[in-house]
Amino acid sequence: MARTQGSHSDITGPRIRAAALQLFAQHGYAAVSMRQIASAVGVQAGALYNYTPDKQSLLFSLMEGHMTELLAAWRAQDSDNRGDGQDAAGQVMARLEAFTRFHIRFHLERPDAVFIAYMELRNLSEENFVAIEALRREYEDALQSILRDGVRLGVLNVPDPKIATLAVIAMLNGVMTWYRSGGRLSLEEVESIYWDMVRKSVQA
Amino acid sequence: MARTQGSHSDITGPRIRAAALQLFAQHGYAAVSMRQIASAVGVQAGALYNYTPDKQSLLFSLMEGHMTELLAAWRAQDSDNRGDGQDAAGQVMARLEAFTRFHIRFHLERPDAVFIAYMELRNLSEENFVAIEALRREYEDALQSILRDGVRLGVLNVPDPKIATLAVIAMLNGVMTWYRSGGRLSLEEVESIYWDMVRKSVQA
DNA sequence: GTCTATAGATGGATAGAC
DNA sequence: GTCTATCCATCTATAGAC
Repeated sequence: MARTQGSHSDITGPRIRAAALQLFAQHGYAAVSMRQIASAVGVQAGALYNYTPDKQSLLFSLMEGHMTELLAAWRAQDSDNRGDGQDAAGQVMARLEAFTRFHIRFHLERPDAVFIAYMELRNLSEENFVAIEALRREYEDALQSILRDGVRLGVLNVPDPKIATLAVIAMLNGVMTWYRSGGRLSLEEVESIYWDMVRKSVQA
Repeated sequence: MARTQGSHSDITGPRIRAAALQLFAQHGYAAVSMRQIASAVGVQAGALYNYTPDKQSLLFSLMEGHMTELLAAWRAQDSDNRGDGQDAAGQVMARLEAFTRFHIRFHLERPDAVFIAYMELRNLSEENFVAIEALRREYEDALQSILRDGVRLGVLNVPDPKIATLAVIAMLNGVMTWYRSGGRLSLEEVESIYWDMVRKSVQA
């Protein structure tokens, strides 16, 4: 199906984003050329500039979109999980388990975006870096507030809530390095294994 | 001190490696040019090729050197820590604590090498990638064997030793993302905080 | 062992036709 | 909105003088 000159599509924009996401994740931002992205989409390099002012903006847009989506998804789920009749201590543990399972599931569903979001920070311009870091901080704060609540209620015991937050997220992120769907363990099993370790690592 | 033509130094090789290490860590392998490395050393780009056949070999050499050094350092320390008169269960916990503290200390002392060793895997040629992965596997096996011993002796309880190994290493690697010497916490305090979480996360 | 110079390829981004 | 064509910068790697 040869592509004729002047043909176009309303979804070229999303297709460019999808191709860039995959290529940046696989080879790294600096190693991917605009020509490669265009080739994956089936257009010429010049056409990309109808959708992004430059390569840097494309990277930033992908990372910002991912982080915004992550935050929105967690907030939607967390508000659903509140006020379900448990006592305060039970609710903290429920929220912590929900966070653990949410984080694993959300990240495993978007391996390319996750990979980029923490591998390509150094390729962001300074102002773009600041914006992404602020979003990341917001997400970390979500977990940190759960841990603080747990400590206050005496159901959790962590030496330092900030470090515990980063340690838990780092542990959960580790799942990205080895999990492949269709492997030995189901997603449910993986979630449970990590929840077991997270729970024990912060419990009183 | 202008550099005159024909001048040279026996330590140009190590200086090239040091400059490449720093630049690769800061900007990424693909984003760093041979000219940048040469400039940091104070030579012209052509001179680099007296020390490395090409850019790829330079990257591989840095990563291989780091992984080899890591393995050798752990093995030296682990053999020192054996047979010190404790019972088997106590010795497993001592080895696990030693691994935790060793990993944090070794990695925090070499942030650039660590960063490269797991960020630039995708920029290795296929055969170089296989070689580095084998070294990484060897290191993971060192921790995994400790966990297996602990499970066998009933002093540890992990749902899956392989996953627990990767989860613990991922958690410990997280320290790289935030620790800065001279900050709020001393290295000793950081080690203790992480050891507390590691111990609890795998204990029976 | 380092230099200068350059070959040869590839990069980001733009101009103008259709 | 996409194309072709191109500008100009930059890259890796090599050749040959000193």
